[in-house]
Amino acid sequence: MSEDRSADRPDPRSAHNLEVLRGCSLLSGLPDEALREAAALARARPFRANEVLYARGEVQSALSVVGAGSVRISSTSSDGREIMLTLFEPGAWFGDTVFSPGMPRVFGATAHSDGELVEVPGQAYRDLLARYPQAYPRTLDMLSRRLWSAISIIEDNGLRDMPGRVGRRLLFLAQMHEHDGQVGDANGPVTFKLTREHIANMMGMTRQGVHRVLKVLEGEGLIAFSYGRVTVPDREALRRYLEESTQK
Amino acid sequence: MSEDRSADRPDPRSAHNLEVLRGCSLLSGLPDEALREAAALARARPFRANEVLYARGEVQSALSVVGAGSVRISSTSSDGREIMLTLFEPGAWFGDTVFSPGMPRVFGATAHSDGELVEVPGQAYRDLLARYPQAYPRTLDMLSRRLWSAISIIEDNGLRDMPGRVGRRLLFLAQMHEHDGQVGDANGPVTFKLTREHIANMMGMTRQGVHRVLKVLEGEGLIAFSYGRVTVPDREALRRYLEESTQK
DNA sequence: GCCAGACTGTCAACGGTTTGACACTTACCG
DNA sequence: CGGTAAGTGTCAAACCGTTGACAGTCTGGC
Repeated sequence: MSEDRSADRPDPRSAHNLEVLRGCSLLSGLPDEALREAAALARARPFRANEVLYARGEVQSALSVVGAGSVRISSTSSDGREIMLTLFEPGAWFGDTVFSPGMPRVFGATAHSDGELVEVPGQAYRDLLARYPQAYPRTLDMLSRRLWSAISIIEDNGLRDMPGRVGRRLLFLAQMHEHDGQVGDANGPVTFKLTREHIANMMGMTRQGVHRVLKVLEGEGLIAFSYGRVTVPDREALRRYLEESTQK
Repeated sequence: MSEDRSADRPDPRSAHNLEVLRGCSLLSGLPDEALREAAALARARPFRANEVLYARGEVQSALSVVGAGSVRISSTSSDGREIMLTLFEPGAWFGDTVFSPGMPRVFGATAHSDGELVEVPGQAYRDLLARYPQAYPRTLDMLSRRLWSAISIIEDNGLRDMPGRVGRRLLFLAQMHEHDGQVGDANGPVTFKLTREHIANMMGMTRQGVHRVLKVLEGEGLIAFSYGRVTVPDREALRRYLEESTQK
């Protein structure tokens, strides 16, 4: 491995980082020159499936952008029960504690498949923002949307019955999937590699309970599922279904 | 009503607004001159108990700061079930959609008592931030902490049993109460005017269920309650209780 | 002070979810 | 290409919180 770093010739790894950072909605408010700086400061971090990337409670804060593969955001209780918040795919970012240095991470991150993270050190990222303040509004917007999502989940968990909750969460994942630039495809089918247990952990229910619910939704033609996989064939149909009917 | 506005003599109402805005943690990153501008642009809005301040789904966005009284943040489902997210007291702010103009509010706001809001129009607030960019980091921090809180609630709802959930939420309210400047009192008792039903709506349970849980917590000496009132006598004790024990 | 309305305690019956257990299927790795 | 670990379908029993109903209690406003 040859080390070739000159001030005016970009590091090839940095070029790759740049590629990834460019695909991240959080950073899209920064001008390209700023992204290039970020890429130079960033560090690529490959990972293998099931590797623990960050533990719940860690204080160190970096901004992580998923470059490849997928990452599970989850938290484990003292008695081993696990709750999963969401699944991030390429283009997504996490590590919101960059904005509140010193706060511990509420949820941990685990590799859901093989892949790679591109990480910008927290301080470097904050400095960069300070030097390109025009990026702030976009940053606030992204953060506020994430808050919006979290609150929606709270609402769903409190107001909807099990099929409603599962449906909503799947729809939500499908929308994120689209938004983070996986597809331009307007309303094509989306498949997730999630086991019944993963879904159970997302909803705070059991494997068996999820099974029953999935069968209901499948009966309505709203989803399909097979070994370790769930697919939403038509997001629009699912959305409509979830809007009608009182759903408890 | 005499109109007396000159450029160099502050409007008395504006002086009152300023007072309120100064007490708001979200705005504490802005220099005082900026706060004075904000106060001039702000509008005081008195309210009576149970008045609907904002409905779920509204798009118009302003930054609201509670000047007096308390405000319930909640959402109602089509079949009348209600879910309450939190209770805001003087010094607290809401209307996070200021940061994402065009997004509908997920939750509505209802007056929990008589009181008053001080509202800064969304555009004016955003313009102000742009002119005083040094306030951005603090703003991001506040927003990110709120996200942190929302995620904590999701975690609690998924991982903890009923007493655990209720306890955590009460502790959380008590901490906010302290933080928003009600008391400097390190660990004094805090009382909330919440009916069993309000609590039930926060937790997604029933009035009767809440009753049972409160009795358990009371038995442990962690809370006390009477007609329409719950009090946490010792936050530290409650926190310790919630940390030990596997809690489901 | 008094009264109407809001809030509360309590109980039995009901119902949906979990628990626990077991046999079966699928995917992955050597 | 076969073996093993992970994932899955299914069932009955147990559990826990809800439903529904009613009488009792508190409070604020007149």
